[in-house]
Amino acid sequence: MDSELKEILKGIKGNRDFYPEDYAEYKVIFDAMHNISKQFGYELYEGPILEYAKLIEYKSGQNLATETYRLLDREKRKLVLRPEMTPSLARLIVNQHQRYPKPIRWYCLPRVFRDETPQRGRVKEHFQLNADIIGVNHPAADAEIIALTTSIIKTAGLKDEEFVCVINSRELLQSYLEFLDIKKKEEVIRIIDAKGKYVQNAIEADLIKKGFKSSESKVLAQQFRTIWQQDPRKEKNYPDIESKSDLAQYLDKLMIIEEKEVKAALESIGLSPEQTSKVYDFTLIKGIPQDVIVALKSLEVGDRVKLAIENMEELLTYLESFDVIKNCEFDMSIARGLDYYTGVVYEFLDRTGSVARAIAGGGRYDQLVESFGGGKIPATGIGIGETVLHSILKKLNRFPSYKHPAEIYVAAISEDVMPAAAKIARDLRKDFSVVFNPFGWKLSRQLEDAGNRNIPNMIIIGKRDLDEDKVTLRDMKSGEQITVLISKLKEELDAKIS
RNA sequence: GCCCCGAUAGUAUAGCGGCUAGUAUUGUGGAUUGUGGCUCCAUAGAGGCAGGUUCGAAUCUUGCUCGGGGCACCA
Repeated sequence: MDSELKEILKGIKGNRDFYPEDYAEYKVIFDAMHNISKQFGYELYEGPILEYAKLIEYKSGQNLATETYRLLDREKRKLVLRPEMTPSLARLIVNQHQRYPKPIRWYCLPRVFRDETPQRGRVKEHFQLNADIIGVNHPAADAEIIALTTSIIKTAGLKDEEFVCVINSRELLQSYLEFLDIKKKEEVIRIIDAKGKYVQNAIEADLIKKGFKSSESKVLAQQFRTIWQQDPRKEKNYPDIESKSDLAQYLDKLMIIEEKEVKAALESIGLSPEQTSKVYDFTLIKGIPQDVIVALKSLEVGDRVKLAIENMEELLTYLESFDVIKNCEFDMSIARGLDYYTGVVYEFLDRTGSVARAIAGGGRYDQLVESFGGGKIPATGIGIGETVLHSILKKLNRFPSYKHPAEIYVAAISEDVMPAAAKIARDLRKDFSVVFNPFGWKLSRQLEDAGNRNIPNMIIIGKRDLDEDKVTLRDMKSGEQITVLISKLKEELDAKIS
């Protein structure tokens, strides 16, 4: 084979092929997304895969811009393959929102592209459900998006205890930092966001000191951090580290290590010891929403912070009404999207230990539309990628085994009954999924064919039966056969296929 | 962008310096003209790409490509 062609046939890195068996798995997720969005009364829209590069550059950060697929059209205009849907949605809204009564509830299942290195739960091209409520800044809108997402994740196959929605408020975080008179808010948020990493780095450094190889230390420290974060303070299944060294000691010390490292980082950017300690204590507040609200209320804070706390409390009441409170936690250390979001932010995390990445993430972005010149239009929304969810469900073995779509295989025994067989197939297709074999194959071969494809029922059409206006209906699994009048065929099949 | 592991027919694999590349399964055609999934026969199909070492490379080596995992980054 031509060598160049051979390379080409491998396909483009990080871009996927979906063979029917593969697609069937993704379809479970897609169906959940479409069905639940519809259940919630969201309207389907779509946009172009190509956008002007400037549309993305306007709002998304530099990093996103560099990892976007870029191309030029004939006029040498800079275009991109859309890396996310929100800019396109904002464009649609800016252009024509006056046509639509508010709030707008729209959803979309676009294929989006990012030219970045693939790893678990991340490829260069994926489907990402976007659901947004535009035109109200009511906390119930955020709660509804969370309820919608919860429902999609559960319908796709995860159980309540296998995922969690962690919620924070950028408003609250920022106003608290302001209350503490901290200027470098962005840097503080960045440090808080990377808390786990400080622990990991400390463990890694210590392992190297104890004589572990650098690459080994990295892996062990990573495992340790992951388990610890998913299951803090509980003693379970820590990796082999214990047998390899006296690392079991870390179990008790992780909280202390984290505190020490994070505080050092905070002080290194100029916070006073008092500020540092208040910020750190604040980030420790997390858990079930009711408890967090109580903890927040006991803090000594200013009016703006109080207002933000009240907003969180209001959100809580809607989460209760929508019956998703059991799936939610408040966590003051979640930062997300440094400059994009304006209010509540949330992300859905895996609790089964399968994938460290977020299943979905979203938040309130009240200024995005305005920044495109569209007037003050508040909005909140979520993006749910299909890859992380698929990867978790796959690991948990939740996908049903592949089934051929056809329920019925219509076999003609000889060429002379072909027209009659074709008519029967045509009629049956009004109610069923039907494979018709018009190729003049011998019956034995058609039986084998239907068997190979696991099609459960076969209708055998031959001259003998046909002379009496009958056909043979065979159950492929049991091998049982009956002859039925053509006029009774649908009735008979309805009973078998429910 | 960086680091680790990997790559042999569609799939799963064997060989690890002597290849005419083996096996299983799948595909195609047939044995079997109204009853399959068994069996038998025939047939098709492979060392990711490019270079180096060597008398000789699937095997050793370098770069690239693709796949898996991680870092950084990010939704």
